[in-house]
Amino acid sequence: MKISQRHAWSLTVDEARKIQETLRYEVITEDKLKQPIQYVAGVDMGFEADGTISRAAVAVLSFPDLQLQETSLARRPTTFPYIPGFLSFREIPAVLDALEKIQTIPDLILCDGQGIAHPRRFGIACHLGLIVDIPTIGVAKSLLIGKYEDLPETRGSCVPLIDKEETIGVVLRTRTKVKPLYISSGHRISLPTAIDYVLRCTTKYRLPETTRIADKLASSK
DNA sequence: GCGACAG
DNA sequence: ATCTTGTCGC
Repeated sequence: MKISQRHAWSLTVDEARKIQETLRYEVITEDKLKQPIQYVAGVDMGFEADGTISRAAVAVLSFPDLQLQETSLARRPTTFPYIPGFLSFREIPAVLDALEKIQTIPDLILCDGQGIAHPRRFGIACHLGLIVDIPTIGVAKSLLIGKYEDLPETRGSCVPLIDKEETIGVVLRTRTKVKPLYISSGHRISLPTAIDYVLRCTTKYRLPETTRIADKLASSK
């Protein structure tokens, strides 16, 4: 797929913060999805040589049957350090390389990391969604910000994730008695709809099939 | 100033 | 993220 860059990637942390403060107002948290959803993609990262090389993997699955349709892998030098709150500036360049090679344009992308559940409401899922103009969901394995109450241990239960009186996402149990995931809107999707798709992409494991497969590609080779 | 801190 | 074997629990 074709991708039009929106800004440079060799940035200082201050410049990155300004970009977040600017682009955050373009994020849409209402449902603007193509109907029906035919393809769902998962994105994941891996690193080599002490983190100096970034590896991005994309897995496109058919929906709702979740059959593997296409995969893509890209490598490039890492140019931005890992700083909590600025993950997208480290990972997105390689992700765009991998997405450019994809033939099957996904209707929805599940990202590894937060959506608006972010200090400036602009996590990696929002950033990627804006750049490629495809609906995205933030699916994180751990907490960045926010507070929440304990949730039931059965699959499907969830509680709101709150920051400064605002609901920024949910903590969702995708598998009974297993550590929950942190879900938030990325771009062009509402929270209830995001929860629905995450559950529909999750079968017998904690992680959605999309990210599980991308995960394998990114870490195996 | 002191902790917390996606991957 | 990554370095790494066996082991505990459902």
